[in-house]
Amino acid sequence: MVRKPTSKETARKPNMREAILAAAEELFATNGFNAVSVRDIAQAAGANPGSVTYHFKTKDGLLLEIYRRHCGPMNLRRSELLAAAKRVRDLQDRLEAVVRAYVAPAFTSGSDLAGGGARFTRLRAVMSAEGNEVARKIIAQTFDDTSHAFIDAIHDSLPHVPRTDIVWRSHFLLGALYYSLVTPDRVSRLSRGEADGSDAASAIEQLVQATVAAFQAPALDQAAPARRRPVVSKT
Amino acid sequence: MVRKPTSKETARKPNMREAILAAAEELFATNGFNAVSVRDIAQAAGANPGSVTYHFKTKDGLLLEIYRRHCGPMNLRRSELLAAAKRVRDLQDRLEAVVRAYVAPAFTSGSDLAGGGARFTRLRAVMSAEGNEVARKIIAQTFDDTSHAFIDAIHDSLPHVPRTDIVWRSHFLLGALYYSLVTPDRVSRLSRGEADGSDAASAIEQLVQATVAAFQAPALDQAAPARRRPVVSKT
DNA sequence: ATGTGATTTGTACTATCGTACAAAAGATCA
DNA sequence: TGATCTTTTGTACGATAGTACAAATCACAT
Repeated sequence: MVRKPTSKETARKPNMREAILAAAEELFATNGFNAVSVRDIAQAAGANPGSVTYHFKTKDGLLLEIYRRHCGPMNLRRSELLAAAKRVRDLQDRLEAVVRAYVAPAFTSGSDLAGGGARFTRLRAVMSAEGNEVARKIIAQTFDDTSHAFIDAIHDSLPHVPRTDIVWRSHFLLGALYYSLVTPDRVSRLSRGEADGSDAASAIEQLVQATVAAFQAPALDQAAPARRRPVVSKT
Repeated sequence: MVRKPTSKETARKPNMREAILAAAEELFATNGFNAVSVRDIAQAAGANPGSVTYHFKTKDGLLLEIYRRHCGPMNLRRSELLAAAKRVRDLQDRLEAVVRAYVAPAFTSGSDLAGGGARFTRLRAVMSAEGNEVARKIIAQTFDDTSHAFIDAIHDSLPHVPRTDIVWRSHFLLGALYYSLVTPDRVSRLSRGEADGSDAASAIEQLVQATVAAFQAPALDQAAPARRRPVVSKT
């Protein structure tokens, strides 16, 4: 009800609304929610502070709209990739495909915006760390279904690992994923320039490889009392 | 130069300063830096807002003092545990010991305060997510040495894995560690109550187990072109 | 051209922020 | 006890926060 594209062209506006959303997304993802003022956002978007109020009513409303904009497409993309991954026959390959289906959309585009996936994922990481109420509500009711679907798919590939362990390890995966987007420069620094933490392709491959191995680790119950067998040959 | 314990007893004050530090630590770690006001901290500590200014001059100064309080002891503890871990002969066991030496102090006490390790680690996670300037400076110059020491130790146990991969995987470890402390309830929720995300012992064991396996994953270079061998038996 | 609804601007209000500072209270020792 | 130093309190100030709202401007169908 906001736009009436009844003109000859359907979309050709400067679209201040979109500019504000993009600016807010970037600023929130970089500095956190409370560190960014509405005036900061307006200035970055080349808009007037009052314009933010007009389009989104409140600052929380702006954050809410950012989530609404991304959650659908990203979950859809993940579902598609997950469905494809589940059709892989080989168990080992299927596990990797499932993990990749979870990881890839978080780094690459998750919506119509170019490269918005990484930015939005970083935003989620920051909001999660800040304990933001608005974000927590949406996350729980939007991503838990997807998370369960992935956990089930992984469990199918690893029937001998208890579901509890799968949950822990998928939690670690998300944490690693978040952190890779939050402080990619740390990877560059610690590797003394040999690795580029900002390179999405590297991050995805490294994360998939490491996580698949983590999921394949022996179950915790049998590992503690019994002596676990070596998982990698020594040469 | 602040205290003069020349009395008969050396320490028996209500010590408002400590109360402020503890309250600030808790509030910052839960809500982020900018979401917490000096007045919030003072109220939680049962102190007067002016008292915070007196002891720490500025809000940044308060954060700085929290870091100063914890960094030393936690790094010391890690160094001790790392030194002990390096003496383990068996390569597999040594790797696990090294990882445990890195993980354990982050969850348990890292200083004189009871359970302060987890709280401080969570604080670091949140500050990292918010891109806090004060925190970033201290972190880089305080923890990078320790991180390098652990990376080297892990590399010694896994000579066939390139150092770059070790860096990535240790980065994932830290991310998983942070996230486990930031949103432990997510583990409880996704496991439908079967696991307790707040249980430090479980978190440590799960994290060590998963991370050791991740470190032991084949190197990325040789994994992509060549067909990797199965790491886990199918039954 | 003109009227109408959507959008943008400018400004103002109230609340709260970090911080400063003087006065009060408490502790310590000759 | 009285002098001196440390700590706590109370209050105030300027800056900035989120938001509201009327006026100005724009887009466009008639």
